[in-house]
Parts: sequence; C-alpha cells; structure tokens
Amino acid sequence: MTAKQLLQQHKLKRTSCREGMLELFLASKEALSENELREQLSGSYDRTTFYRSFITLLDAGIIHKIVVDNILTKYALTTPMTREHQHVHFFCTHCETTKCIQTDVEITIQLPEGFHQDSMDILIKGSCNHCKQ
Amino acid sequence: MTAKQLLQQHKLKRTSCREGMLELFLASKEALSENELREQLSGSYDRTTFYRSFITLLDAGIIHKIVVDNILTKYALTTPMTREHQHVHFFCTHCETTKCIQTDVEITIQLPEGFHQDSMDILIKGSCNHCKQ
DNA sequence: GTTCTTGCAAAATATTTGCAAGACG
DNA sequence: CGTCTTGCAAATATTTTGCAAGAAC
Repeated sequence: MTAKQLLQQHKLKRTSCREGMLELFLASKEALSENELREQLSGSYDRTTFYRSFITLLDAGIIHKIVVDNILTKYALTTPMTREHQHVHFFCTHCETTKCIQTDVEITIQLPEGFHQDSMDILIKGSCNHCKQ
Repeated sequence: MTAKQLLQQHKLKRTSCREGMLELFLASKEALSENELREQLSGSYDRTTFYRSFITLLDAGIIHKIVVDNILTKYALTTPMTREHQHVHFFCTHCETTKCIQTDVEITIQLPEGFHQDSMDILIKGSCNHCKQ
C-alpha cells in the first residue's frame, strides 16, 4: 500500500503534504508527532496545514491519534491490527517512543450498572528495548 | 478523612484554596475539571493558583490526573482502589462525566521482547447511566 | 472551471514563570 | 519571623479560524 493508493482509496486529493506525511507513516514502525513529521519533511509546510491534514487523515480513518497525558500527541497508521476495538499503545517514558502493540487477548472490564462501552484505550508506560535499565 | 486531615497528613500548608478543592473532591463521586472546581468555588482563586495547587496535590499523591485525548483534563482523589498500578477510567462521550472504575481482574498484556511495563492506564469511552440511549 | 487545500495572520486556549505582597505555622 | 503560597502580568505552546491565492481533478 502506497501513500498515493491510500489517498485515492479514500477519495482524498493527492497533495504533497498528505503524501509526504503518509510516506513517513508507512516507513515508520512507531507513532510520529507533528514535530517529527515537520523535521523529516524539512519544514516544508505550515503548521496549520499539518493540523488540517491530520484532521483529514483522522476523519478518513487512515491514521489514529495517541495522546499521552497532556505531554505529547502522536499519530500512527490505522492498520487492520489497530482497527480493532481494543487498542494498546506503549509509551517509553525515557525516549518517548510510542507504538501500537498487538494483542490477541480480549480484555473485558465490568462496568457499573447502566454504563455502556463504545471503545477502550489502553496505554502502557515503561521503558522500551533501547532504554531498558 | 477530611480535607484538613489530608493536608496535614502530607505536611502541606492548609490554605483555603487547597482545602476547598479537596472538599469538592471528597464530596464528588466523579473526577472534576479545573473549570468545575472554579465554578463551585465561585471563582475565588486565580487560575495560576489552581494549576499550582494541582501540582502540589498531584506530587503528594492525594489526587491523580485523567486526560481524555486532548479535549479534557480532570482530577480525582487517589484512593486505595485507584492507587493500583492498573487504573481504569470511564469517560461518557455525551456528558463528559469521568470516573474511576473499580476492577479486580488483573490485566496482563504481552509486550515485545525487551520492553518493560511501569504502569497501565485504561480509558473506556461510552455512555454513562444518565446518557444511555 | 469548480472545488478543495494551502499559507498567512490572528484569535482562542491551556499552561508556565517571575516577582512582589500576603498567609501559614 | 521565616517559608511557602497567592495574584497579577506576561511568556510559551498548542490548536483553531477567516480569507485570499493556488493546486487538484
């Protein structure tokens, strides 16, 4: 799957900003922040454009957003694996690497009477393989 | 446990802002936002004071912070139940009510080789008992 | 050529910091 | 009275909006 195909598949205009962002997402094993994208695209685009592109790609479901406390916002491709209801993210508290974790176990939490669950976000914080102590 | 006791126990000065905040937390079954606290304390304190009081109470471990995406930040008392490594919050996408959910089930997620878990935050989104459709 | 996207400027929002005045113990 | 806390002003950061020029199809 290429950036071009992803955009066409979702009937989105193929602009260089969107295509550049998607290429970076496709090449990365980890979630990326706005700043990381900006650096790698050599600051070619305005911040406003990034924000609007994020919204477009989020709405299309091509990427999803990962927010860690209020510290950090990252984005990652939505793959079949991450499209699931149940979605686990790992955040390294040392290097801030953030990634989607595959899980086969079905997690169920008993809610109080009258509460209804739509989705569940799970964030695990710790040290990644490069930062292990 | 009273607000006064909580502050003394943690060797914190007993100021009216801290005490007022803690009284609201003690009386509430749900997490509260800065705005909710401000309204209920009739805007008696500066925003800066709230932020600094949050930091003080967070550092002391008296309260904890719940961030929902980037939309909303709430705070709730840290009770023995919520002091656990594993922490479940419920967020109602209609009325934005946010609360800590008790769970006895121990959730374990297999991390990739070399990754180490310190903590896990679980956020369940859905409708609360008042907003159920 | 019509519609959607971009860049710029500016506004809105959330949060942090410095400093002098004031409250707590 | 010494130390910690508050309020104000201002800085910083993030995100949103309006509008005219430009690109995509």
